[in-house]
Amino acid sequence: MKESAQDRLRRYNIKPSVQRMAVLDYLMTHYTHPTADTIFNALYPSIPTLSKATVYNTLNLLTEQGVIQMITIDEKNARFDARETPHLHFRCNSCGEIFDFELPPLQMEALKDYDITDVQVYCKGECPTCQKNKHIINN
Amino acid sequence: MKESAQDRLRRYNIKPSVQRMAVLDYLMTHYTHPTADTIFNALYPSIPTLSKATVYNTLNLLTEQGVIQMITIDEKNARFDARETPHLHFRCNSCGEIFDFELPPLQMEALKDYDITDVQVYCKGECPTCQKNKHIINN
DNA sequence: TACAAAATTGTAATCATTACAAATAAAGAA
DNA sequence: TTCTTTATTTGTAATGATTACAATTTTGTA
Repeated sequence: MKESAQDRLRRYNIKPSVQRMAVLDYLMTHYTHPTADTIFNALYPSIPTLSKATVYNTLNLLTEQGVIQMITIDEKNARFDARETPHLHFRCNSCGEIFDFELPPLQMEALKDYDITDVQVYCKGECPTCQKNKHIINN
Repeated sequence: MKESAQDRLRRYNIKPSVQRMAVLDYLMTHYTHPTADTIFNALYPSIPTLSKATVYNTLNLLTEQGVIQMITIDEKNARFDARETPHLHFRCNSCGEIFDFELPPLQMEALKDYDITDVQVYCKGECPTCQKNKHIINN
């Protein structure tokens, strides 16, 4: 049985308001690394009073508390990820899609005196599909 | 004998204009992960006709051509790094400083079909100095 | 010297994100 | 319940890094 957004918020001692549950639930059911704007547009129809400021507030709160991750692999805007298992991100420079991969264990003795709360691994390049389609003229 | 900014530009087949040499030279003599703004302010006194647009143009060109790396560990603004050896970045959430560390080799068989042109590893947390200073009241 | 291409410049525009004050909702006490 | 306090949400204006773009300058070459 999968944990609900509400339970996850409770686990982090965050009051589960309607808005917070909606944002987190969206991330827990869409592992597509959405932007704040994408989340807002997805939730707006069902919560017509929702404000974009609330989406930003919530995403920042969840990121600060470690409930979700903010991903800065895209220079244009932040993306968000509710996955709890360590993983790395690959972004295709052609199609822009972001792929998840298992994260190989990192040995970092050099950082033993550093209190590490977050590790992000970003790979960039071209995905197999775009490599194959290279000969096709893209507009 | 260390390679000059001019030679490095030539190595990448980029025309070594005064502005480009100045930007790259700054990065090759200041491994401090500066922002575009920091670079502009540092160069402006000696090149009074320099435009901030040129700094951005140059940084984008150098990043696209793989001469330097753009680092997005700081959510606010991009930082730039001319180091050529693989390394990881640690950002202290208290003092904001960015530290370089040797990058342990990453085994990524899962990505063998992906054409990887860039790998970035970002660690965030608290540096030893800030850990020690925790008891001091910060304003 | 003259022409074409490339690079630089200044400034306006963009646009994601934040600031902030007002409005609303929730929680607690009496 | 009703009053009071606190937390959350909302709408909108402001911020600020980055980009767009047209004009200007520089460079390369004939």
